Amino acid sequence: MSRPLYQAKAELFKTLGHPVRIRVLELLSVREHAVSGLLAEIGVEPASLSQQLAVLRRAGLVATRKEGSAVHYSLTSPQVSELMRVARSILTGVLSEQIELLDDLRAP
Amino acid sequence: MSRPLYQAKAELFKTLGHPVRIRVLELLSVREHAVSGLLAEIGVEPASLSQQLAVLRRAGLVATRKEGSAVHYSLTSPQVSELMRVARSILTGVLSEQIELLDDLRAP
DNA sequence: CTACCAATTGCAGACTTTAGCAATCGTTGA
DNA sequence: TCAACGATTGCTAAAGTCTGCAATTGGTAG
Repeated sequence: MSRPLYQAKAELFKTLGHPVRIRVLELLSVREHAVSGLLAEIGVEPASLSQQLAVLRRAGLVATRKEGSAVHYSLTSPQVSELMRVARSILTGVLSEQIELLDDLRAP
Repeated sequence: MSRPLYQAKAELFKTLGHPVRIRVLELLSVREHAVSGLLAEIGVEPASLSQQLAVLRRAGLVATRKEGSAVHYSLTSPQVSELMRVARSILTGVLSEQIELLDDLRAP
């Protein structure tokens, strides 16, 4: 292995650390989507979306399929959905703890 | 909820997107560690480690326990280990696909 | 061929993150 | 009280990331 695993992991997570990229991956978790579809759901500039899709492509997380002038994106690994699921469950835990803390401060 | 979930997720992943923070979380996945112990394992400047620990604290992923002049860190959620596990498994998938691609290029 | 649409690329400026150094805080032991 | 140690914070220069705009590619239709 050329690079230590923890560095590859950090890069993987860095790839996931952007709201548009998260939304894309969540949409692709459901099913394949064309760029035009992603664009309609997410509502950012086409150029911005392309940039973020390029990041996901470089990381090897998504694959493309051309159909006429449309490009369809899909996940390369179903485990990405699993990652999203675990992340959500961590968040609900962490956020509820933070809410408890706030409540404790509020209640004398 | 004040902020959409996908943004909170992106921030969670951003928090994980740093090699030192990954190493810390992997060490804490095994058991609680004192800062001095983390320092010995990871081998960065104390100030740098403190910075990264502060990031993890702010994100609510780790908790501290003081014992004399030493500070012990632990995970707030065991699911973080799960996240690391899934990430590793995605990486082995993605990396092996990239290696196959290289092989295909090499083989005529 | 020409015009058009979908998608991508290149680039400049604003913004964010990081590393390293010096300074600080809190605890322990002389 | 003072020095020493573990841990943290503040600060700044350097590196990296993001946004929006303009330009470009490739495919489709008139």
